[in-house]
Parts: sequence; structure tokens; C-alpha cells
Amino acid sequence: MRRPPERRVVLADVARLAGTSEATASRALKNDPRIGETTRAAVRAAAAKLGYVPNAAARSLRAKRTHILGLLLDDLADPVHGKVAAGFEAAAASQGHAVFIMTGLHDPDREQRALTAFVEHRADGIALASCVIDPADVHARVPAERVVFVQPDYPRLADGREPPARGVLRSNDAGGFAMTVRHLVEQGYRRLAYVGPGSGSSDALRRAAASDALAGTPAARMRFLDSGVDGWRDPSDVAGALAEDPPDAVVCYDDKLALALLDRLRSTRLLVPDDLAIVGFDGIPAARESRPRLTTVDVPSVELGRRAAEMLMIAGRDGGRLPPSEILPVHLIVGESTPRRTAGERRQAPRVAVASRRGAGE
Amino acid sequence: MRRPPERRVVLADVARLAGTSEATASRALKNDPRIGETTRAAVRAAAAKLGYVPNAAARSLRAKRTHILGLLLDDLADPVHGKVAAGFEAAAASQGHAVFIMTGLHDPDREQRALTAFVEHRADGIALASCVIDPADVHARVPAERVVFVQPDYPRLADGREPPARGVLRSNDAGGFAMTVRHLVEQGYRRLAYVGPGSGSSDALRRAAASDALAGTPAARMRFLDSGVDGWRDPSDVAGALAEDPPDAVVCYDDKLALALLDRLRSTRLLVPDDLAIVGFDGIPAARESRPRLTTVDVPSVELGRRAAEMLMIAGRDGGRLPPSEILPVHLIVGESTPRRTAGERRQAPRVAVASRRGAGE
DNA sequence: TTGTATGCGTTATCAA
DNA sequence: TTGATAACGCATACAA
Repeated sequence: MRRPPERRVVLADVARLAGTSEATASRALKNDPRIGETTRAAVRAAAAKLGYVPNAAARSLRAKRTHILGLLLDDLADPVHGKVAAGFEAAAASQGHAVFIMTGLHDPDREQRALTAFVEHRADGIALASCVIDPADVHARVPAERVVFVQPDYPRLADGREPPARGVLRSNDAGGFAMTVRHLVEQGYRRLAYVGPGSGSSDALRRAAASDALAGTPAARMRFLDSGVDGWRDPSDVAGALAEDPPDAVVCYDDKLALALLDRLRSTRLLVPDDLAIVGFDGIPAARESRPRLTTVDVPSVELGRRAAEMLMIAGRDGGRLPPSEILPVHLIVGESTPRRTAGERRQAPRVAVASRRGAGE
Repeated sequence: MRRPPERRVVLADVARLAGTSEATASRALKNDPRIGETTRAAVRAAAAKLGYVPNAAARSLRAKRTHILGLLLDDLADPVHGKVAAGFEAAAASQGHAVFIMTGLHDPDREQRALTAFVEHRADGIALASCVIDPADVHARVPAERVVFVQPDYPRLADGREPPARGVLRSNDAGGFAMTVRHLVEQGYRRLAYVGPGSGSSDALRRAAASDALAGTPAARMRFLDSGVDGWRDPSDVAGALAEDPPDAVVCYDDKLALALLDRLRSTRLLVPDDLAIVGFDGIPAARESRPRLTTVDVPSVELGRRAAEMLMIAGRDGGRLPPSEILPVHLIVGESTPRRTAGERRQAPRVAVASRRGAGE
């Protein structure tokens, strides 16, 4: 087994072995067209023989470009964020860029530290996905041309400003929620409920979108339930509230919550979808395997990541500028959890014996 | 909104404003004990006022330490790998290390390129999780003291060598599979089947472990079915094969496959768990929400990632050495998919009408 | 087509 | 306790 070289071999070593100057060796290795064919071959041979690996730090220091992209996201263990990361990494790697990934975990201080790390390493571009940090705080530390926000709920709805023309990448979450609500209405559901964490700008956006979509249907009503931020871990309370006064259909903040709720509802007298239709959001794989299959909205997470990296790399080229902000389309996936429903179809008597609100089915 | 400084602020600027030399400024900023209190305060004030952010490339170049850790894994979109990444990142960040993440996607060339990137950036340590690259190839390019393999199937079983005393981090997958098989036997199952991709060293290890665990139970039998590498996307063929000649229980390569199979089996006359028990592996969240809840093995993925980063950071301290290799324990999680079974309990007549082998339930 | 010389921003060595 | 100076490894302006 060949060992890695003890003392790191540097360009000077390559140049010496090839019998050229450092400058020539440097040029030869990056295929500068004005280097002779024989010289180039000699340099390449020397580099290969010595196992030369250029030092990125030195290169960056001199060239003022690092070919490093930073990605700050909320949680790598979350499948949706993981897909964003996967798309980002794939796009970056395909163009020879390295990727720093840090997680914010919903903690503004952590996000600030991540930003510091990116700036220290002089990342050519930075993407922030689902971050809680204020965009203004980011722009105070990083030139706007080097940052992309991957954030459907950008900016906070509260301040009413339009998002900037560049540097924002969104999926059409509002449109997606409107689609699910319209779908429910078309399928015959009228008494709807929205269940979400109850806080966070993303929840606010989804809640508003769902609500707005009902504006044209006077007969329809929507009420709102809070699951809490960690509600998807144990939505017993929500399941209980639903069981006490069941709507016709539930619109969930995301698939994670919808699937947990679906599971929890098995402990109540409510049968999905017969008594209660349910829709999720995100299109995670588990939604395709649940029973009943979940009606949901497919969000192009990989694509969001990929596009973010591409935007940053375009802006990173010299003279390059950040492309215009984009909104990527989402797609309704109709599953089995929202069947067509005609008035009065609802079961009058539960098929399943009443179960305790907690614990059954454990 | 404060703008980021136009010309990057460098140490010399800070020193000038603070009225000291660069050397003093440098020392003051890193809390060198021999710098006077007043000087230090002046330097810190100047740095803060100018918004100084040290240049990591310059620092690394000089200090010969980057505080960068590289993580090469198979696929960020996969929840198991995502958890490894999350643990790795959290541990690294907690000690001020930045993390490069690259994905190999089962492609040896890609893995080589990732390795190159890590070496170019002079990562202080490199973790390889579930990679297909030959460890010898890695050690030829990177000193062994800087690499950790996170790989339960290290080394390839075929060559029979013991894994090295340092630099390998494993979960006890073999033990986990033995646990599931023993559990099945204890629950009364005798005719078992293993379903796995049919290739890859990880599959070989799990298959062998499952098989070995049956050695002490002469009455029990195990047969082996191949789902193909992408079998979890559509395990129709496996489901069909199982329906034709059903075993009592199926041991799946992982949860992803088990859940997909569980879903597919709904289109057959086989009822889980009445006709067929099923166990998975990994302990992904969806396994806790499936119907029936999946019996599986919880693998400490986050912990694996965390520990890998810690090992590398320990080895990275000067004079530091890589801690001994470790095997992290796994835990059996008994769900509803493997109920106790007494001989002859099996249903004689299918409750559900025969469905076509494909397509039903779409 | 190639070589020489300089500087990127920081830290470490030595001297004061 | 502080300052001057020399690297670190590479890329480029300029000269040849």
C-alpha cells in the first residue's frame, strides 16, 4: 500500500522535478494554453509521480476566490432539508465547488456562528434554507450578491414588503396550500380544519394561504388548531380535539404532522378517510406508503437546493450577477386520504369501538 | 442596514486603528495571556468597529491546521445518512470546526473526487460513511491517523481480515440482525426469509448474520430473496414471490425496504402480520407510524456521526492519536409486525379476495 | 513560450 | 509586554 507523502509536496517540488519554474508548473497544471505540449506533459508527469495535491488555502488566498459554497439549513436529519442539501451538494460538486454545511437548529445564535464560519472561510456564496435569522442581519455581514435565501416564507409576512428581485428562491407553498383546499372543496368537503405548529412564519404563510383559498366558497368554513412546534412527535391533543368536534377534513402543516396524526387517529373513533379526510404537505416518501396513501403536495426540494447552488455559482463568476428570484412550482398528489364525498355520506355510527384517547394501539 | 465593508478589513487595519503592530493585534484577538489588558481591549474594540473577520485560508496556510472536517457519505437525501451527517456536524460545530460534506452516490469516481477535494482543502480529518471505495485506496492518499470509516461492514467480509484497531466506527449490525432472528424464533416463527438488495457488502453482512443466528435452531429454515438494489422503490416482484410460497416471517435489509414491502403486500392475499411477520432495520421514524408498527432495530446513526467527528478532532490535536475503533450497540424495537405465534395459528382461508400481483391499490 | 518577483493575510520566531 | 520580519503555497503582472 502506497503511503501518502510525508512532507507535503508543493508546487516547487513539481517544478524542480519537471525542470521548470514554479510559474510554468502552475500554468501547466491548469491547462494555460500558452504552455508547450512537452512542458505540460513533463509537469503533469512530475505532479503525478510526486502525488502533488494543490493547497486550496494558498490558492484561495492568492486568487481571492475559494470555490467554496456555504449552506446553512435547519436540520440535516430532516428528510426535506436533506433533499435540499443533496441537490445543493450535487450541483456544487458538478462544477468543482466544495460545500460547507452547517445546521441552525432554529437557534439564531447558531445561525450567526454559522455565518461567521462561512465568512471566515470566504465562501464564494452562501445559501440559507429555512433560517430564522433576519435577512437584514445577513446582509449586514455578507454582500447581497453572494447570498440566496431558500425560503418560501420570505420575507416575514408581517412587514408586508415584497421580497427582493434577486436572491430569493421559493417553492410555491401558498399556491400548494390553495390547491389542497380547492381539492378538498371539489371533493365535497366543507367543514375544514388547519393544523399547524401555531408559530413561525412558515406556519403563518400556510395558514393564511389555506384560509384565503376558502374565500370564494361561502358555504365552507375553516377552523385552526395548534399542534405546537413539536406536535408531530405526539399529536394526541390535536387528535383528541378533532375527535370531540370532528371537521370533514384536516389540512396539515406538513406530511410529518399529517402522518403522525393519521397514526394517532387510529386511537379515536374517527376513521380516515371515511369520517375525516386529511392532507399533508411536502411529498415525503412515507406519504406514498401510508394507509391510506396521503394526499399531499410535492415540493421540489432537491431542485431548490440545486438551483440555489447554481445561482450562487453564476453570481460567483467574475462579472456575474445573481439571477432573478424564482418561485418553483409544486404539484398536488392525490392519494386515498381525500376521496370524493357527497353530502350525508358520513357514517352515523362508528365502526370501531370507542378507544381511549391515548394509548390504544401501542 | 449596515453594509458589509467594501474592501475586506484585514488584520493590519485593526492593528493600525488600535495603534499596535499586527503581531500584537493577532495575539490580542486570540487571547494570548501575555498581552496587556488595555492593549487587548483596544484591539478588540478596533476589530469590532471595523467588522474584522479573520481569513481562514491565510490562517490555515500559516498554522498548518484548518479546523475543517470532511464527511463523505452516500446520499444526503437518505434519512439514515442524514442523521449521521447531523451528528457529525453538531459535534464538529460544537468545537469550532467547519464541515465539508460531499456525497459519493455509490460511485467510486465520485468518492475519489471527494477525497481529492478534502485533501486539497487540507481537512484535519476525514470521515467516510458507507462508502464503496477501498480503504487501501484511501490510505494511499491520506494518513491513516486522519481518517475514520463509519462502516458496519468494514472490511469486506470476503477477505476475512480483522478491521484495524483504530479508525473504524461500526454499529453492531450483525448483532442487530441476530436479535431480530432470535426474536422471530422466540415468537414462534420457523420458516423465515431474508430479503435484501442481493449485492453489496452490507447486504452480505446482514444476510450472513441473519443466517448464522439460525444455526442453533434446527427446526428453523431461512431462504433468501433478492429485491435488487432499488428494490425498495417497487418491491412488487418480491411481494409476488412471497405470495406464491409464503414463509412465516420476512427479515428485511432495512426499514425502507420493509415498509415498501409492507405496502406492496396489501395487494396480495397475504395479511401482515397474521399471515406473515416482518421486521426491518434502522429504526427510521416511519417505522413507528406504519400499520402495523414495524418491529425493527434502532441504529444510533446520530451517535455514529457524532463519535466520528469526535475521534477526528481528538486525533487532530497535536500529539493526538485516533481513539480505538468502536462498535456502537443497537436496540431491538418490538412493534406489531411480529406478534407471538403458535403453531397452526395461520389463517387457512384468505380474508381478502385475491388481487392482481401488481397495480391493486394504486 | 517561459522565468522572475511580488503579494495574498496570517502566525510564529526572534529580538527588544 | 510588544514589534519587526519571515515564512506558509500559490498565482499573476511583468519582463524576457
